[in-house]
Amino acid sequence: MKKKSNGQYLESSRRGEILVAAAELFRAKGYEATTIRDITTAVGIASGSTFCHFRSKREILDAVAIEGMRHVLSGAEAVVRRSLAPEECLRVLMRQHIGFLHDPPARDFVTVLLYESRALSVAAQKEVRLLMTRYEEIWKACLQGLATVPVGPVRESLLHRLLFGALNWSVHWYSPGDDPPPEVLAEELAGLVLPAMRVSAE
Amino acid sequence: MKKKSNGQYLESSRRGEILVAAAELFRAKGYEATTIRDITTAVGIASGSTFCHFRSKREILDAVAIEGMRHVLSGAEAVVRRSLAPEECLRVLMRQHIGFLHDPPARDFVTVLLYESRALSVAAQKEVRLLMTRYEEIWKACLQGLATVPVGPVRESLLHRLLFGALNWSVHWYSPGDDPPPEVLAEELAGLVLPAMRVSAE
DNA sequence: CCTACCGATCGGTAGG
DNA sequence: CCTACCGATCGGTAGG
Repeated sequence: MKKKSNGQYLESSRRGEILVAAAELFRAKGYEATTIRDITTAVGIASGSTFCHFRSKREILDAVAIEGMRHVLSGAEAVVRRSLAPEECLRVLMRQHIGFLHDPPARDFVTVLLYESRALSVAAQKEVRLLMTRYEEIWKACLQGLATVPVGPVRESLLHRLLFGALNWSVHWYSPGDDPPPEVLAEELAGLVLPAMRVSAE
Repeated sequence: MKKKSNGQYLESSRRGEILVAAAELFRAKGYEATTIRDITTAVGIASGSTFCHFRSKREILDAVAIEGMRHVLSGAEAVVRRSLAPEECLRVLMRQHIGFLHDPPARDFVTVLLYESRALSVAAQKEVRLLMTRYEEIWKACLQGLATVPVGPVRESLLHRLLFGALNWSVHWYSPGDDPPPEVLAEELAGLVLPAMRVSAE
C-alpha cells in the first residue's frame, strides 16, 4: 500500500485521490493525452476543483513522480537495513524492483516516473534525479559486494544501467497471466548476472 | 542513411521531409506534445499543407513507426545473410541494435517506434508487431545457436526480452560524449550473456 | 501548396 | 468544492 510520509493513505485525502487517479490515467494514456477532465471524472468532482489542490496539471505530474521515486527509494533502503549477503541482496532488490513496476497501486506512480520524466518541471526533475542517484548507489554497492575482485567504475555504472533496462522494459511486455511470476523473472536475471560476475572475478 | 524501398532518400520528397522532421520532433517532445505547426515550421510549409500528404497527424506517426521497424528488420536480415557463428552473430546484432537507437537519422524513427507505440492506429500496431516478431525470431535463432544444450521456450523468450530491455533503456541515459562507444556497450552485454549461456549448458 | 478559417477542446480562473 | 466561463490552441477543411 502506498503511504504518505505522515502515515496516512493517499486515498484518504482528496488531494491523494486526485494523485491516484492521475497516476493511473497518466500510465494508461500518457501525460499529454490525459485531460484534467479525465482525472476529475474519475475522482467525481468538477474540473475546476482540481485547482484547489494543485496550481497546474504539471504540478500533479510532479507530485506523482516524486511520490513514486520516494516509494522506490524507501523500499530499497529497507533492504539495505537487512544487511543481506551480496547475492541475496541482488535477488531481493531485483524482486522488489519488479514489484514496483507491476504491483498496483505503486506501479502507476513508478511507470509514470519512468516514462514521463521529460514532461516534469525542472525542479521536480532535479528532485527525482537526487532520489534516483541514492537508489542507484544502493544497487552499485550491492554489485560491488558481489564481485570477488573490484569492478571498475565504468563497468559498474554500466552494469546497473543494463540491469535497470532489462527490468524496466518489462512494462512493455509483461502480462501477469501469461508470463512467469516476478520471482522467476528475478531469478532469470540473477542467473544471467551472477555467473558473469564469477567469471570476471577469475 | 535511411532509404525508402524504392531506393530514394526520404529527404528527397516533401512527404519524406515531413516524416524526418516529425520523427525528430516526436522523439524530442513526444507525439502528443508535438503540433502540426511544429512540424510544418521545421519543414518550411504552411500548416494546412500537411494534409496534402497525410490524412491526419496519427497517419504521420504510423508512417514513422513502420518506417523505423522496417529499417530495423532489414538490418537484421542482412546480418542473417552473413551466416556468422552464433557468438559473432549476437555481438553484431547487439552492436547494430545500439546503432539503431543512437545513430541519426534512424534513431528518431526507432525511438518513436519504441516509445509512442501506444498512440499508433490499430492497423499500424498490427503491422509493427508483425515486423517485430520477425526481428525477434532472428534474435531467438541466434540465442538458440549459442547454447550448447537446448534452451527452453520460456527461458528463451525471456532472455531476448531482457536483452532488448538492457539495450533499449540506453535511450534514457546514453550520451555519446561521456559514455563508452557502442562497441564497448555491446561487448559489455555480450560479456554478461555469453558466460551465462556456457554455465546453463554445463 | 497557400490563405483563411472553424468547431472542439484544452488548461485554468472568478466569484461565490 | 461548484458554476459559469474564457482565451488560446489544437487538428483539420474549403476553395483556389
